[in-house]
Amino acid sequence: MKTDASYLNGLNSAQYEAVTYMHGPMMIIAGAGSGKTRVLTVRAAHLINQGIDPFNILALTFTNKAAREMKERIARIIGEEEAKNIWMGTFHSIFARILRIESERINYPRNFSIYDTSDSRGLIKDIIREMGLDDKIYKPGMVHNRISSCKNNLISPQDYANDTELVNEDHTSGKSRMAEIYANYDLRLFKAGAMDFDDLLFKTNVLLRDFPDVLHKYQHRFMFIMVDEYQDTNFSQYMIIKQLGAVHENVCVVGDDAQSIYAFRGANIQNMLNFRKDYPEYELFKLEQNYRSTKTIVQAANSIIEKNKDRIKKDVWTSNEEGERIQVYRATTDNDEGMYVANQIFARQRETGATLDQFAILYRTNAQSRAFEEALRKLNIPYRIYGGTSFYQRKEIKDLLAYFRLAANHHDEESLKRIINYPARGIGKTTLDRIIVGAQERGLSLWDTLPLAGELGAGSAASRLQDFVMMIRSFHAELESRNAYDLAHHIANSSGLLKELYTDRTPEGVARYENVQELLNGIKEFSELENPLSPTGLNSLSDFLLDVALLTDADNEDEGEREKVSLMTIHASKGLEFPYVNVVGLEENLFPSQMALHSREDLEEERRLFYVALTRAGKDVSLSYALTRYRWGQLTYGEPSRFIEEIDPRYVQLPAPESRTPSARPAGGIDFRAARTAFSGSPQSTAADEQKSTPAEGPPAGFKKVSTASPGAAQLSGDFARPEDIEVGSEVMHEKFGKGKVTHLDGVAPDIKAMIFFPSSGQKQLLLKFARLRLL
DNA sequence: TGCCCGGGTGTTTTT
DNA sequence: CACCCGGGCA
Repeated sequence: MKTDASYLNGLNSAQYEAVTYMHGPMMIIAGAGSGKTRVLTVRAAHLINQGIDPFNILALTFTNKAAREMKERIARIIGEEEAKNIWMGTFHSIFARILRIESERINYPRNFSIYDTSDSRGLIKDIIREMGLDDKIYKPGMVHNRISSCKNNLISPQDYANDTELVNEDHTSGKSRMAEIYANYDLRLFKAGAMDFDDLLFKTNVLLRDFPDVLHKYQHRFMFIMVDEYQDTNFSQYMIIKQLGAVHENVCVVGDDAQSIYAFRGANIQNMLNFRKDYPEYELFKLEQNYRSTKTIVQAANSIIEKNKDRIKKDVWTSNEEGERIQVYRATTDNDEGMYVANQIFARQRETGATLDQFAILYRTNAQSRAFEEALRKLNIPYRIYGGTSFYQRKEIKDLLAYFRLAANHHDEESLKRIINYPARGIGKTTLDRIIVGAQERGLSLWDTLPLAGELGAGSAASRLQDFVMMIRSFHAELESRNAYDLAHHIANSSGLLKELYTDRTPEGVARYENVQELLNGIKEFSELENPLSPTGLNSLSDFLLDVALLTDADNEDEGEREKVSLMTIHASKGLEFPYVNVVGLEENLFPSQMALHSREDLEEERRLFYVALTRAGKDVSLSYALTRYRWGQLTYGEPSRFIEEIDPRYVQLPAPESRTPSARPAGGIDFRAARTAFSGSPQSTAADEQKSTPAEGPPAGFKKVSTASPGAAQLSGDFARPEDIEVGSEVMHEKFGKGKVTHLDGVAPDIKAMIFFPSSGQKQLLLKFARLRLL
């Protein structure tokens, strides 16, 4: 033993057993909040302390962020020098790295491109068009999903075409050319030297399957394998682990079947059951003591998950305090729900002195965030939204990355199409179309077709095309040798992209410019990290590309983002914890989603999702639902989610009955039909009832229920400023954008337009007669 | 070639 | 409602 083993102190006995069991296959079933991360990190540290070389440890996590945090924690135990050598990351990032090393085996360029979802969809769309098919029948998104699930189940295009069941399915659904699309898509990816997300796993399987020496090499390198969130692995990932672990069988998987929430993208709880079959001698460990939540939360969550048939039995318990009952709030509208939650957070923060980063609002779909954003903004409560459009999905970022990608891999078709005429350089649609057709006819990549412009009838663009080619080649020449930041900056400049953005002086344009600067700063940081595999010893720009393709929003934890309320989907909250959690939108057809009502399996996944939501919380969970909500622009009526009733009543505080016709209310349940008629028939009585049902704590002072009136009705219209009262310099308040200042006025009455700067959302141009502003 | 407008369409969840 | 796409026009 190299150092003292004090890190083992403070583990409970189940944790201790799991940490110190070193050899042989093992599965850790870890209940929510049971110290799973701690077990994993201490176990890794323990292995190293017992003399295992960190290079021989492979640890696969669900997100890059989880990997980073785990590495930091291991470093704290055994020191950074050792910790940094562990192979730790997501399946995608680890195997992208290995595929890069082994690329020539599968005839891919070393700097293969990684297509993100929108690249994949774009390519599929092109293929559908080229095949003369109707993209209303073959919707690119759906086609992509189907292909994706094939790849995750290791079904190649050939397998697909030979699979009568799949082919028949397509036939009955009127999509008989699906197999062909898949084959074309795969071929085009290959020609472009590109892999999509699923390929990173698929091709790894191919590599390990077809090249025994490669398999052998990695089997011996990864003597110890750990897999986190095992319940969310798909078949393709399962097969990778199975192959890599076959020699040493030191495979440690950690998961919780109750938290499996990614079946929709191919995750398979069956992997946990298969584990027993593959390794009959495996050792099972169960972590059942929850350290995170109150008894109420733990027991409420247990009472929910018991309703599922597919589950591995376990008994999660806690010695924490009892805690408060779970409050359920019935909101009249989605906006009312937003205000209620924002006010509750405001009040609670005052009462408890908790900081804002201890609060989270969790919802089923991203589209629900709006009402909460508005309400929080009204109360000046800072918040942060996870998910949504990621930084890396922004146009200006994708544009610059496309230059990098094309420099690294000239055959990257999606990148080439994106930037060949951006900034505008006189290579128009006609020219590009001719090139695309020419490439198709000759079976060449777009890049290889560019010099043939003359024979394709695009001769007039020939010299501009040549300039473009020369430029990209010059970038390529410096890819590995030049400092990543310098080169990135050089590309941003000489491509004309920075200049293009700089000339746009609108606030949006300025923001885009700043985003690009931010990306460049990120590259600077990255370029200062050591990388032994790179010729310069530091990370190159192509290393950056490999990394950036697999980054998500969640990985961008800015340090300045503390002290904000977190808003995210329940999926995004996996693995996180917050003392105070609001789970919102608990309505039938929303949560559970209407897509999930058709089968028991789907419904059970929704229930697990609810289980995940509840168990994120430490001190308190509050639930809410709205009687009416705008969905795709239309007012819809909702009923309370069945999940509310499924919680053992001992742990919940339901809202007071709302209806004045108690006879209509079935015992024990929450009746909704009465509420609906009351709401739509008689707004007055609803308002009265609504006050009655306000929870005991009551809203904090200053809380005005502005949104209880029937939606769409003009509210407080007398309060709005008249256009003639607004002048340059006026401070105004806008319903949506918050506080702002008028910077210009334009036009003549009654069509006066005002430029207003809103600190929260930037510069906006508004027509005063419509803008419903308040003067401050 | 680029902008503006109208229509159509879409909501699960994401590495 | 909000976004995206395509068509038409300057």
